[in-house]
Amino acid sequence: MVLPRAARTQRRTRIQEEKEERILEAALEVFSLHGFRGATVDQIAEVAGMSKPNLLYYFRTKEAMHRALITRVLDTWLDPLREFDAAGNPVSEIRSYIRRKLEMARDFPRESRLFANEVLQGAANIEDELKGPLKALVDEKAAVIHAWAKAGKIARCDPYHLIFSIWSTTQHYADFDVQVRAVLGQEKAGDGRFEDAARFLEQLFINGLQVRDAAS
Amino acid sequence: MVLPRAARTQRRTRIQEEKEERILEAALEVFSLHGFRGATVDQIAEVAGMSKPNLLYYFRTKEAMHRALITRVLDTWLDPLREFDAAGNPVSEIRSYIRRKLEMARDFPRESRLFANEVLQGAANIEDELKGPLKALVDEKAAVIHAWAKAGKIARCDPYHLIFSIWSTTQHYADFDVQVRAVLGQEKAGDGRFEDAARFLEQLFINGLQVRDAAS
DNA sequence: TGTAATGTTTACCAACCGGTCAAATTATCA
DNA sequence: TGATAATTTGACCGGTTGGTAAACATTACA
Repeated sequence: MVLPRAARTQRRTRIQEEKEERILEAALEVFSLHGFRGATVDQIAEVAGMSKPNLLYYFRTKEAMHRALITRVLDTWLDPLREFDAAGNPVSEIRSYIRRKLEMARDFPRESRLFANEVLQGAANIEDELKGPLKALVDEKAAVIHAWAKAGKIARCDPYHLIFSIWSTTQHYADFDVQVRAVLGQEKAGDGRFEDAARFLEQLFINGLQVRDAAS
Repeated sequence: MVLPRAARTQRRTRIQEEKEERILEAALEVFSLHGFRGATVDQIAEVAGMSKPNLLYYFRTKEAMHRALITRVLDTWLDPLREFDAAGNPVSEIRSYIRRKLEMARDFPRESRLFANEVLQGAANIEDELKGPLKALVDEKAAVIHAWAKAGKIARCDPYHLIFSIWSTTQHYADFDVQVRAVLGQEKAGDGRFEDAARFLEQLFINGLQVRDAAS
């Protein structure tokens, strides 16, 4: 009998795990490049190296596939922010947060583009995630930054916009990779731009957040 | 006789100008929200308030429409960078560049998203624009920044990554608007986030680019 | 006003879209 | 090994897609 995926309660087969893995990998490739509406199931099936009906045996709809992909990737994507440590040294915490985010942009650009596409196109499928878990996490870390500023360990600044600016500057190297390469003229080059970016961003943020003079 | 658009040599009719205007406006709305592949001609026609064949009378293909839109918008979009003045005061030039870019993110978010979508999805249609005019303009302004740094007017830094970071931080408020609002919890609010962002970014960049000590 | 060029609409098409179905194949395990 | 369940496939479906053909309406202008 053909059981609908949702109805399966037994533990997953080896084949199931392998195929679902291959499908999600292919889906990441295609969704991250074309967005949800622009991606086609045929295309994902081709990248995954299987027939469309076979793919739809594992994920019954395109949307189910997209949902599974988002949920799986979101956790990993937020890890760097979770590691942000209230007990640590402010400057080195911010520095290593920037470095981690930049490494993710370098090593997982498709994941970054997946979210970028999603948010850019209205984020209808992840709005709850944004307003729930994401907001909660940012609120928590913003409070930490605020406390640091109040204690005079870093310059007074809006912690939310600080986080936004770290997100945007680092993810820029994944999401706008084509533009960055075009401007730098490094089409065939390696990852030099990431090291340059790391140097620049650390300088900018560390320097920019240093306490200037004890005003008020 | 029905002349193909490309073959028309006479000056444009009043109707032509009006309709093409309406179409490009509608195309901006739809392309910026769904990307090229995700947008449909029917949708654009509906937003423009005309029938699909009527729309296709003015732009014979979806791609032609997209091209026309990109070319038209790109110029405006680069204006802030063009205004960047080598003769001016470095700090105030950078400050007002940030402000202008932020104003554009606030006032023309669709234009920003159009490019974001385009670049994100590989930029196949604007690769030449990026490697040509854009690169040339950035090279020029990077040289100016480099000269400022060499003269000790601002901190030594990689001018390309400085420009990237200004682009990314400011455009973030247009491209990732949904996320920004979700995190700030300002769904119904006005433009307060832009003023906060302006304050924060000016502080970050001005402070971050200030000459610290005369090393080397 | 007449008429030729321009503009608009209805009906339509082939290709592609997400998804289904039943038959065929393969894996599992008593 | 055999039977049962899991997997894979090719053929297919209704709806949507970008785009066309041709009849019809409107405008510009001599």
